[in-house]
Amino acid sequence: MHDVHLDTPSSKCSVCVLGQFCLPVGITQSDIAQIDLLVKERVHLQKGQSLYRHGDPLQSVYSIRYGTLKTEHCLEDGRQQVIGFHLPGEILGLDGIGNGQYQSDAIALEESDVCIIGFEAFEDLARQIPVLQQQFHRILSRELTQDQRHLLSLGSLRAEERLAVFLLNLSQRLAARGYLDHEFDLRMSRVEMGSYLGIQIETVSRMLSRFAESGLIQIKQRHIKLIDMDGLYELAGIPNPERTLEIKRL
Amino acid sequence: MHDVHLDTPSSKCSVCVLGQFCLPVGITQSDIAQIDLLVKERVHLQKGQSLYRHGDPLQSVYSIRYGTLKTEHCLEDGRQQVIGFHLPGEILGLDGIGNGQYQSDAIALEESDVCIIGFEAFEDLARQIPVLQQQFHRILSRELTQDQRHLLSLGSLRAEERLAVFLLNLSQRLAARGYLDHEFDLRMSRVEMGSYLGIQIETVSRMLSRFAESGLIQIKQRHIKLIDMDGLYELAGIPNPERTLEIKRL
DNA sequence: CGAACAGTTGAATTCATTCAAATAAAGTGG
DNA sequence: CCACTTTATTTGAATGAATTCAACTGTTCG
Repeated sequence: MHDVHLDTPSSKCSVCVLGQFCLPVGITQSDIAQIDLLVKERVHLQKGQSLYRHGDPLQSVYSIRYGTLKTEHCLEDGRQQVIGFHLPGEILGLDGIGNGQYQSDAIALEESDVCIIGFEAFEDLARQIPVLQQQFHRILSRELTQDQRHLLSLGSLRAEERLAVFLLNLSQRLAARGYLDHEFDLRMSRVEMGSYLGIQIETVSRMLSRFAESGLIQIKQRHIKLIDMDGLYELAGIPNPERTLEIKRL
Repeated sequence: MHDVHLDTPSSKCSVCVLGQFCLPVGITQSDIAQIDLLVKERVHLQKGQSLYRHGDPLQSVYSIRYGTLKTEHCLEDGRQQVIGFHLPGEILGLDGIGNGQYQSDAIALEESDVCIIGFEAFEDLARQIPVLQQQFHRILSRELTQDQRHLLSLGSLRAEERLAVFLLNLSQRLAARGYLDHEFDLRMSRVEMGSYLGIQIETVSRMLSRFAESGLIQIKQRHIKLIDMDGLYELAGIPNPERTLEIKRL
């Protein structure tokens, strides 16, 4: 079913450097031991390999430990669209809970490590550890909010604005994980960016060139530097959160 | 906080005609009694009144008993977009779980009745009734899938296709609730439709006129008849599920 | 009845797409 | 390691779908 290679966990969730994403805070030692037991195995994915495909029966949800994945939905007529890009600490496979089958394909954009969380056992444990249940609900709900922001972008913004929003969102998420946030490698192709943003790759390319020309960014292949954050935030139509402190000081 | 009018429940969830949506199947009598206790009150909304606003602290989620509501998100710069239209049996307010504040506005499109479900008590009860917890997770997950389909529509379809998909989706949801599904009243304005579909109202109007001209629909104000279902499904790029049986027979 | 609002239709404009071609990078096999 | 194919990306020019601007019609409501 999966074109993947299974590992047994070499290190536990309780020592996972990404624990702040995977696990709720304020949980006891014995709780953690139980949660560790949930993650029976881990998968190592090569670039292009799929974690699951739409229609596969839901057995697990997944937590990204290292790497980047995309999820995409497809239409009956063969057209398909990238719905999300996923970074370490994010949970995948949640769209399979609704009717027991994943509704999307999840594909690695680079070599990645993913923890497998048996869903039935997880639901059982969540019942016993209230804070885990709450955290799970929060994760599902935030996922909703994410998608709704994406809807707003596709429905109301011009290509240029969508791209700016996308770059800034990516930057913020990298920052939250302790990665460099003003200079990084785009793990997705222009085709995948365009698909995610609802625009053609030629437009993606043109907009990136335009951003570079205006001094907002520097881009060389998939390596990007965000130069003028204020300019980007202005383009995206949102206030620059990095300046929150300064604003409050005024 | 809410510009609403509170009622005490005159009839219980256990006798709610919409129970198949509100409540999981396969639940015991005593479970039902407990669930009844969750719904402490009900709100009656006039057209245009809001059930909650973004930023309001989450205390409850809501189940629509009668009527239609829209949810919308807004951008910092004032632009806003309709994210969803909601029919009886659907749960609202789920986007507030993530960080304790609703992320959207929910506004009645017509006179509506909504059940208030205290969220904390609900989470507690869900822990005690596994099937209720499971049902809740399914609802959240389906919500995700819904939004992702919407994303696909905004990102990959032309205006005409989006409108066809929208009309068919509405029709299916009405059918699932036992309403007339080939002839009904649109509860939303052209502006709201356009906002939801990511197109201008002039385009909505033009496309509707075009559909009528081609004999796909009949429309007079907000009253619509779907005439040529096959044609609409073809436009939407999806197979007509009403013909599933016939296809299987071939 | 008249004002305000909602919806339709036409014409001009624009943003993004499509088509086409060039360039750059990555992979392949000798 | 190099020539060569394949894939990814960029850029230009022509086209097109949807928007914007504008005018008009139909509804609703005080």
